[in-house]
Amino acid sequence: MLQLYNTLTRKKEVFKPLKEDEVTIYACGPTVYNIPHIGNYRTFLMTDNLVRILKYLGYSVNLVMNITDIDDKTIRDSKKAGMSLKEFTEKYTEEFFCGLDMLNIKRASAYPRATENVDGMIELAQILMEKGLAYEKEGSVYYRISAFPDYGKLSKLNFNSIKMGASVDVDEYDKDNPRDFVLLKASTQEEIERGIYYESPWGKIRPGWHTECSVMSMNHFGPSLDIHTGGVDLIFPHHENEIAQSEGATDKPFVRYWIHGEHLIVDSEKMSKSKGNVFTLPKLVDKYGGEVVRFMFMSVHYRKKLDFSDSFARHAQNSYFKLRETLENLKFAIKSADDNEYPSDQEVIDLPDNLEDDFRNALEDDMNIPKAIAVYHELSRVSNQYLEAGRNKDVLEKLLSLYRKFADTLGLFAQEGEEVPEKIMELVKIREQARNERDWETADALRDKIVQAGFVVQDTCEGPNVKRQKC
RNA sequence: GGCCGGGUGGCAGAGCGGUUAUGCAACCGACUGCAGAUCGGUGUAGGUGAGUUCGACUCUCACCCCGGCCUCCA
Repeated sequence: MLQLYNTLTRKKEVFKPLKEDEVTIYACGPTVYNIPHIGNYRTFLMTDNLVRILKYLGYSVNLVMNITDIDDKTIRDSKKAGMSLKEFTEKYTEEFFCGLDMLNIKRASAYPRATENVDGMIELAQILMEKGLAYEKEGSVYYRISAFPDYGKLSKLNFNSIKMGASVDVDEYDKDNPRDFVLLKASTQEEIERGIYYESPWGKIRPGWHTECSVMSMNHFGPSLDIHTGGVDLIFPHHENEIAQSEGATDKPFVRYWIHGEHLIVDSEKMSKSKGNVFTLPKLVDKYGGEVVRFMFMSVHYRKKLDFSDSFARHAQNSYFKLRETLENLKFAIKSADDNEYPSDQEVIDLPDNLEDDFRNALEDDMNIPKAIAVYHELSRVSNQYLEAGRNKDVLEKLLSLYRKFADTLGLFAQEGEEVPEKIMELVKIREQARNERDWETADALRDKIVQAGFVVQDTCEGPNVKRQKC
């Protein structure tokens, strides 16, 4: 039974999808105005893990993630770059997808763009206007939060305590209430000159940020969906506003489970340009490898802050290598497996089932991946223990099959099965000969050569185990 | 001020009212031509003060400390 922590109730709840067998998820995606930093990717990875876990538990999943390709920053920075908005955002959309691949994140079923959904946003504004939940002022359309009694239910912020009239008047000429947010923003002269505008009943506009998510999720899933994900900083105001827009328009519950990922910080500090500690993914992936970064991110529960540092990364890397090494060892051993019986067969044969129970229980407990990884390490140890003495084919296959299942569920060890080149195998063969002749000098020289070619050779009683070098 | 988190061994990070988390690092041992991989073992914990209990890291209360959100932000 999967339990998820729902921000709406601030409790772990048993997860039950609307439709028996298909889970609908909407994930807040990137604003494509620069290369996403590693914190962004931590959140995207959280959603990927959620999808993988749901699939592991037997659900089919329909994930939609938006691409925000029009907002203040994209407009501002495209100009700075001397590019059209479209050119500019396409470039960074590509960057975004590259990053997903580096982390082995599965593609969503759709990535709707804000600019492709402006009609829907205008329609939504009209509906809200008709219902008295929105108003026009100076060519912009605003949401009237005072007309939506549930406003604040997600963020638990209390807006009644704001004294109307006292602290409110800063931009009164602009909005009725400073907390009111913009649905459609009147185009500026500059935007019009650059062709970045849309015609609406209220004149030339461009969409406000919050509006796109309501429209796109309802386009794909109708008024209600199962899960909506994003980073904690989106709880307010973004997701609060989505609720106001969607539920205000449809009078139906919008999202059933709100899942929010905690932030990644660096050396105990928030990432910020002024501190110069903003890391981008390609940089990290170069240094540690994509799967290591993925593994590192997964080694902290999604609702806890992840304090990134070099030593943290190195520890994660070692831990990752250990798991990968065991997989290699299993694969190697299975080549020489037999049908003989070994003393520990009976003892080992049932362990995988128990470990899988532990693994599933961990994941079902609000996606406790750190715990699941601990179970994975147990499987690793059990496997290695068996390899010390046993070679029974059935036992080894059972261990290996569970090992791969864990790997797939966690999105690890995806690029398996790289064949060792013929040339390297030649060297290994010659080295074996030298070793048989106890010619250690030649053997060691050959080993150095193999290492220089990027491979490692480990001598075992079943013969040499050749593998690609770590990282 | 309001709302929410959190404080576990050298580091990272889990579960649990009483029995080893797990990994990394360290140390010892085994295996090995050497190496690698691996196995076995060892040590180091639970912010502070009370309370509940036969027994609390785990429950209750108070306090201290740290962080986040309340403005754009994954």
